[in-house]
Amino acid sequence: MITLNPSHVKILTMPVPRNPSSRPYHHGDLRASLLDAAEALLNADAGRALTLREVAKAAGVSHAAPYHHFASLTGLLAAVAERGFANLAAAMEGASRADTPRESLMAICETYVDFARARPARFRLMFGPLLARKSEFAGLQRAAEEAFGVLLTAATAFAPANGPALALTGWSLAHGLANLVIDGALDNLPVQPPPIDQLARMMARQVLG
Amino acid sequence: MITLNPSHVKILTMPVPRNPSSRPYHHGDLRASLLDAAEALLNADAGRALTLREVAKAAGVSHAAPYHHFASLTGLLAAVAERGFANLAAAMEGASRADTPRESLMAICETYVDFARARPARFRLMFGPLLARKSEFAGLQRAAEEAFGVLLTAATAFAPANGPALALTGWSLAHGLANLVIDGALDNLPVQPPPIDQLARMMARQVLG
DNA sequence: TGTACATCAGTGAACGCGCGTTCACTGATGTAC
DNA sequence: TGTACATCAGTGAACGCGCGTTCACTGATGTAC
Repeated sequence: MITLNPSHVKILTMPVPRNPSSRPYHHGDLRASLLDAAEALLNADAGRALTLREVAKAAGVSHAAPYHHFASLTGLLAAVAERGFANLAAAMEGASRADTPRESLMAICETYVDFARARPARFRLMFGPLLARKSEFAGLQRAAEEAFGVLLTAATAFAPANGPALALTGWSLAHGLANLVIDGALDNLPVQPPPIDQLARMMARQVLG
Repeated sequence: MITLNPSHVKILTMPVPRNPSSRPYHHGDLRASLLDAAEALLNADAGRALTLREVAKAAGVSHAAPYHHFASLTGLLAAVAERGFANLAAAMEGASRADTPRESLMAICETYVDFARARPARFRLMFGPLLARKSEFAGLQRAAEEAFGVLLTAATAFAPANGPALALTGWSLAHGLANLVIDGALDNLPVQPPPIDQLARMMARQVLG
């Protein structure tokens, strides 16, 4: 037997939240929901530039609501980029746990390119105009450094005297390939390139000897 | 002694053109002027996205005028990108005339990165969303292929059995470094990188042995 | 050479649109007593 | 436990803005005769 007191009735007559997975009013964690929504939008349409209004709409709130959690659209985008770098660092960290330093470096390069290919729009955002302003966004700066740190550690393990130079070369190689692939630069080329998912390792091999 | 007939007077009393270097009415070569104006804008502010209206304004014409020369903003941007690839191909071609194939490849990489650093906004436009649609823009497609062709030729001269793979590696390397540099990814790094204008050669050396 | 006329390449007003941001507001939540 | 009240986190209307594109137009240019 269930008895209803007035507060229960009140709950039952509350307006249905727009997004069923979120609480109706004081949202709980709208900040995280907004970041999720932004990533989902990036994921759904690689060509689109994110707008505050569509992110809010996708999160099921009015377009003014985000301003309680982010100072501006730029702040929101910086938070998305920060999360992206944290994800990238984690993926690279996982790849770096290989048997040999050489294999670690190759796996990191492969992971980097896979990361970009899996979510091109997020990757572009991470390396977009915000990155040049990373000093304004401490978390973004920290996350980006952490990702580079994984590569630097692996490069130093392979070539103790030459870690930084090798890390920069590996980063350039992976970053260039990632961008060329997601931007379609390698499509319709006069030469037939090897399968894209083998390119990163092939190139890393060329550098590591 | 100069005599003025009525048509001279008419010329003299014409409204002053907004852009002194262009003819006042039937413009002569508004198409080229628009491309020049677009490049000047890209050059002046690397962060800005080009708009049809500001390009037209910079060229000294009304914002409807470009539609007599380009089907849309996209068409104009594609023409700018095409010119960019033509310039890049010419610069790489010049660099490739070195004494040895090895030196040619290193000079091409260096030139590529310098090209991006000199005009980052134009470089970003060239590899922006338009590139994935290059099949819609024959000129753009052709110019991009020509640039790659220069690199491919040099790579084949160095490694006859392995030209395409080496060209792709070199392209990735130069492209990645170029992007990292112009996007500010290498600023405030935990390691002190070598001077940027030496990086391209250093890295090419690492690949070529 | 002059004239009539079609075509070309501009103009400026107008269209509808979506944007980031601000604002006064309101209802839910948390806290002190 | 109940009550008063400050604070928090939403809402929806409104702001001004610049955008790409269209349109009817107009004056210059080029051509046929």
